[in-house]
Amino acid sequence: MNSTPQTPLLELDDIKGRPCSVAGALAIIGDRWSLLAVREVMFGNHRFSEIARNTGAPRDRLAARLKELTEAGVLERRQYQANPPRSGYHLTESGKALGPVLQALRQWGDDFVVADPPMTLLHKGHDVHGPWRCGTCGEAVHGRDLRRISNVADWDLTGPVSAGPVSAGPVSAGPV
Amino acid sequence: MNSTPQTPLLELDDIKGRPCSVAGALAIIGDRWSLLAVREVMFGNHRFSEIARNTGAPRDRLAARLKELTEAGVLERRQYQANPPRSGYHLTESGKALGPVLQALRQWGDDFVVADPPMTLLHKGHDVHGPWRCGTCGEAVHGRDLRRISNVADWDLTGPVSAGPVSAGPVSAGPV
DNA sequence: GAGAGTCGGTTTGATGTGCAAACCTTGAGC
DNA sequence: GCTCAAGGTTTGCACATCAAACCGACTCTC
Repeated sequence: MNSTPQTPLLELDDIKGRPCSVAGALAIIGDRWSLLAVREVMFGNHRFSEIARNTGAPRDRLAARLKELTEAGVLERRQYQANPPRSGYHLTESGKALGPVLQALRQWGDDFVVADPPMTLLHKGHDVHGPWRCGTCGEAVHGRDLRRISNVADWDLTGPVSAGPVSAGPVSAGPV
Repeated sequence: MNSTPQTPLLELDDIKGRPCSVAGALAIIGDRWSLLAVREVMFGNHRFSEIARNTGAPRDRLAARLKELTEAGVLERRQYQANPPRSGYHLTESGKALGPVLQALRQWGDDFVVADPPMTLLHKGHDVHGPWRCGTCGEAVHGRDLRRISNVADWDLTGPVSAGPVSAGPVSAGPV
């Protein structure tokens, strides 16, 4: 969907444990408040006070997170008045691309955490809620149809491997 | 996809800020190590030591998280030997349903965090990587086709509302 | 049968992070 | 002047997190 960033935010070596883009993503947006802040900006709440009120985050933590997210290119600040200088936060392409992450979390929360969905997302009038669909073919994804292939030489699905050919390593069918 | 839990893990009142299943989901799996632990179990690494090695999590933190995830019904322990008693961790239905969350994070990480995807997921031989697709109709979701509807009386997309009819509140098209 | 290794944690003590509340600065409205 | 709003920053304290050592039950090797 999107191209690889020109300068990656993270090298694989920076990731402790398995080199994995899930871990990389969590290093950027995996704290307690970041995704909730992105959610609010996505809802059209661009101001610091709005984000603080709607997430419940402490103001100092929120200020730190918004700064980090801006530096990571997830959000950008836009000045909306000059005197006194006031800026709002807006989504970059990277931030907009967190929509599927928020929706996956929302669906899991609806299904396994809360009693009744507090919000409904409609796509062309119908609920987006449904099975995981393949980004290529659009069909519902079942675990038996999934295979995982490691692209790094020294890790396979079971963990670090001391040495071996680049394309080696077990390939698994998922439980999901 | 799944039915509402019999006894919800969380009441909406327990959620600080906006009552939202994203926040609910993050309250269960939104810490630094939980999703990485689930990832490892999904890869077939069921033992404490394997999960500790492959995530890089400190052992005490991991022990605490695995216990919480077990109590939340995301994982379950299964004894695989009696003497000394040894248990492995396995995914419940709830845990398996985190597949789309992990995949959404993986895709975002591939697109915006790391330089080259360290792992490829194949669905029937082709990459699952692709646009967000609607769970109902299977089409790619664009922001202009999305509407969000609050199902709670005292919050709309902008934030808390003092009073008003149940179905009121702005409805938005998303940026995503 | 003594010693080392495995496994799944728990304990320890130092360090870092998160929190609520108060405070600050610039300007607007009264 | 006084008060209020916005967008943070500072303060002081509590709690969470970390790396490393430790532990108990058992097996394996010599």
